[in-house]
Amino acid sequence: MITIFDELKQRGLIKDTSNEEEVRQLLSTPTTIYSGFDPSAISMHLGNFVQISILMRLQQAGHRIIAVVGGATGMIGDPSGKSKERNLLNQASLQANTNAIKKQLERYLDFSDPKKGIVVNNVDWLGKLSMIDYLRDYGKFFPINYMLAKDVVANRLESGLSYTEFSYMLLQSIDFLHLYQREGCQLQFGGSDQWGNLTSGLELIRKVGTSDKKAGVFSTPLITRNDGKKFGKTEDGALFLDASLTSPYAIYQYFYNVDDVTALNYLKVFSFDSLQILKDIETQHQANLGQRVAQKYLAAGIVKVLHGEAQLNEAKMMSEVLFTGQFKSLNESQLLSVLGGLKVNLPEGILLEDALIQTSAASSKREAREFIQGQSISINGETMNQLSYTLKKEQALFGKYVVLRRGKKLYVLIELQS
RNA sequence: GGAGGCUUAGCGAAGCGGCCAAACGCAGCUGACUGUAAAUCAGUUCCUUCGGGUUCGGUGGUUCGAAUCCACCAGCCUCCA
Repeated sequence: MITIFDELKQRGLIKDTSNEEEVRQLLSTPTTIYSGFDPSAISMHLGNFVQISILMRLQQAGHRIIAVVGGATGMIGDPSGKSKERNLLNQASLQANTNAIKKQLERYLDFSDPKKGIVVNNVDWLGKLSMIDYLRDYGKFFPINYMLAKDVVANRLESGLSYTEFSYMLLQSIDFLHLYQREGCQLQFGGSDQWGNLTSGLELIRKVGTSDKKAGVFSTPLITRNDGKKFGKTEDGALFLDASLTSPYAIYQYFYNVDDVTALNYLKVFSFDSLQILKDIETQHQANLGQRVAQKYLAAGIVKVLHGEAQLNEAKMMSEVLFTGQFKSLNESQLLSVLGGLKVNLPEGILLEDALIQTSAASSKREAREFIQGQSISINGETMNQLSYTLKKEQALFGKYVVLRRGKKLYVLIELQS
């Protein structure tokens, strides 16, 4: 039986460690470990999910986990990984984001028993801190030259960095110290862009030195794609965990489309199956090149964890139907369940050109015409290259639906309104 | 405080009075091939009522005509103090 630390390492989930032996030691018996999540958007995306999944693994391995939602730090803005000063979020959207993110964390992590794990909001302690206390109790431990030497700060000296963002590091450090003292939390981890913040927290704990209990941190590598594309990005932006922002089908397709090398790496990162099972998958994949064994397994695994079995089956069915072009054989409710998530209402008699723009399948008329003339558009499975074509109920499925396809992978279901 | 240079489409980078809606590379999109992959090949990438309209850091000017010349402003870079 390998330890959770080594398992994470073998899965390629650990980049840097404050002191590898020490962290391995700490994780060899049940302990408390935390990671933070910024409420900078209404939903977390697949990049955040890597962190969440590590918490899930740690929790399954018997550790107590703490998920910190950055209600306070979110008000400041983390300069890490950013080339420009961020705009501050207003209170209302910050509050909405914080709540939404808490909900999402609760979906994947077990907070039923505080012994297993808790979610906390750092505004609970940072919010109460007075300016003077902040400067006396914490600021004193941060030499300016130490802070300036951090990559995060150094990289921004040219382009500019406000005092506000400069202070971010201290706030995250205070978080760690707080959890260390109150919750006996000795470990923190975060993305590799967080390295500066992670180590400064460690530094603070060391200096304040209220107990001799060890503390450690580790960072996770940036997950990338083998073909150089950014992880978790589609043309429309990030892949979100919220099903209403990114459909389970879109997630399924995203992973299904990944190249071979990436798929095998991602399996280690995202799958909760043992490394032994993954090894078998790899063997099967290599033996049946072209079957996309790894991609299928990967996509199914992720959608199942993210959205559950029912959503997975639907995503699979949609993929099956869409890529064999059999949607004409579906009945109305099946059609809706397959494409309902992509439905748009348009008036009957609309010009195909305009329909493409209305559905965002094309960004301008010029482009719409280019697609039509380039045989890229199909209506209910038939290629349509007439510019003058209008969408009518007579040709629609069940008297009102038109399945519009652009290229190979972009589908829209249009419901005609008279 | 002084001297010089730079700023072109998503990015990189040509163009230096008309032939410029602007070469080329990357990236994106579409088609062919394929494994819903990669590689490769082809097309395409400001908007349009297809007449034209709006672009080359910003604002004014010179000119029949400006991305190209001039003035001012802003940002970035190098050197001197």
